[in-house]
Amino acid sequence: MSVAYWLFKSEPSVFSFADLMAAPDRRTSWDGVRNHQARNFLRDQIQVGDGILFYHSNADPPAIVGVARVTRAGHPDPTAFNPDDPHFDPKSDPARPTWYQVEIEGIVAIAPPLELPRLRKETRLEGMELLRKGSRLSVQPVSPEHFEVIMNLAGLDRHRLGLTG
DNA sequence: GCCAACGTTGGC
DNA sequence: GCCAACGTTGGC
Repeated sequence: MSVAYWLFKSEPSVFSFADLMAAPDRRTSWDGVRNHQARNFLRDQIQVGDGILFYHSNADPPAIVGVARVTRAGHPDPTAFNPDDPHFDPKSDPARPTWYQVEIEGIVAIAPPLELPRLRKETRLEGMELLRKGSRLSVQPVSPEHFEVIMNLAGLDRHRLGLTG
């Protein structure tokens, strides 16, 4: 089984990596994504066992703060059908769901966090989507090479984390 | 708080 | 289908 890698952005004031680690089974449904490109990854590509870099956006400083794994592949996001939910989408039809979510499980915090300015200095990360000017994609693929560089910077071993390709 | 970059909406 | 207006993201 081959493992792919992803980066998920979250604003820590909304849902932080600490929130994930404090959740039951350290798991959460990654719901509320309302961008079609990100949705396509959630629906079509992200598989159980894939590795995730957890990134804090709108933080000071922005940083990669933890590692997680995928525990359930893409399935319809129920918040899209709930009129009381802030992510409700009246145009989404339960018979043909527009929006999808995956379930993820926190593995380990990255301490100290890998701050954005540090990442920008790392020439081996050139071309990484996160570092592209104007990049706003909240669910984005990470190449195995870039994932490995980040694991090294974090002092982590992806094999020991069960993220074995 | 500012604003560049980007996505979405809606008139035409 | 074009594109101006508008809203959001997210670094700084």
